[in-house]
Amino acid sequence: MILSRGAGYAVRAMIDIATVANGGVAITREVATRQDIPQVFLTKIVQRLAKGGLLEAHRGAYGGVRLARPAADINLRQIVETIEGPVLLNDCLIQPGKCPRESTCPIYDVWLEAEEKLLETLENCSLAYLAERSKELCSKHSG
Amino acid sequence: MILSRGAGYAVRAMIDIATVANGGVAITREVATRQDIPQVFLTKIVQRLAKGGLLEAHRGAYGGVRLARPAADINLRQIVETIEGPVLLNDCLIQPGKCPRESTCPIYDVWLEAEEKLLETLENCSLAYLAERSKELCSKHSG
DNA sequence: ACTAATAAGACCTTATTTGTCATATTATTA
DNA sequence: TAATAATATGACAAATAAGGTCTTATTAGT
Ligand code: SF4
Ligand code: SF4
Repeated sequence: MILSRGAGYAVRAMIDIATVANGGVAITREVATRQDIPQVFLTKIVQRLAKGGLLEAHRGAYGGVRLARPAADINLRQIVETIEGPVLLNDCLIQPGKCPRESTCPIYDVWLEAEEKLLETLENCSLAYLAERSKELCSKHSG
Repeated sequence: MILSRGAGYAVRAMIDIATVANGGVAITREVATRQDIPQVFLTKIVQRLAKGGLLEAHRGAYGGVRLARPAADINLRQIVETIEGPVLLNDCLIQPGKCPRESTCPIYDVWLEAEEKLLETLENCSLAYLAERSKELCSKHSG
């Protein structure tokens, strides 16, 4: 499997925060309960998301986390890469010149293209869309 | 990184076999030397490729491995999946219904689309193309 | 029989992921 | 200032997977 569990948790948490506490503050522990994510693990993920500039965290009473920017300005690629680091199909895509075979390697370009297609799809998916769609699906499912 | 080293070795080995021993038989140990792949590890990879129906292996003196079908009928996705198993962006893509949240999950479709784009690119890349391109690049580089 | 090759599987080492625990820090409120 | 409610941080542990080695069996040609 390509994505780590942490990345999946991160996306679900971001959607939860965007959906439930629209513009407001969410409490990590409650997100964990709602989304059925191991609590302490989620705090780690939230920390990374905060460090990565996707969330703002405030400590102390009445603290919590909120989106650092509008949901429309956050996309799936950003969330995934904040948790996983750069998504690379193969080593050589980190930096040209790393692999000694590169100049005669017929695969390099194919990896590159495949990776670009993948990332493009994730990039075109905004958190705003996901949150909206989540609401739709939930109301359809319960109604 | 998404691809395991084994998958990269597998692709390079397949190109080597397709290029050097066109239609004929290649010896695993020599492939390993040429491609700078740990020998014993490559035998494992070759075994998996043979089990997966991409290579034919013949034991005994004057044995070796050869492509089980024409290089044009082998594509990059097949090679990668023979080594890695199915390439899945997320757990839930293995079998619909596995994740209890699926019916209200807004992400499922996005994972699916991203995965399809990735696999499509690999599918469109045949071993014949890779072998051809490899020859081109090598002669260009040495000439 | 001898030799050259793959097949198979046990095994080991290391790295990563997933997760827990304990403790520190910060901000609010009374 | 003390109590409380929240995140921050870092050490740690367990589970899993990746990368690689070693040994032995099997097969086929000479
Ligand atoms: S051999 Fe080609 S695909 Fe493999 S690491 Fe080097 S450049 Fe990349
Ligand atoms: S929550 Fe959605 S994306 Fe995550 S495993 Fe379930 S269906 Fe898949």
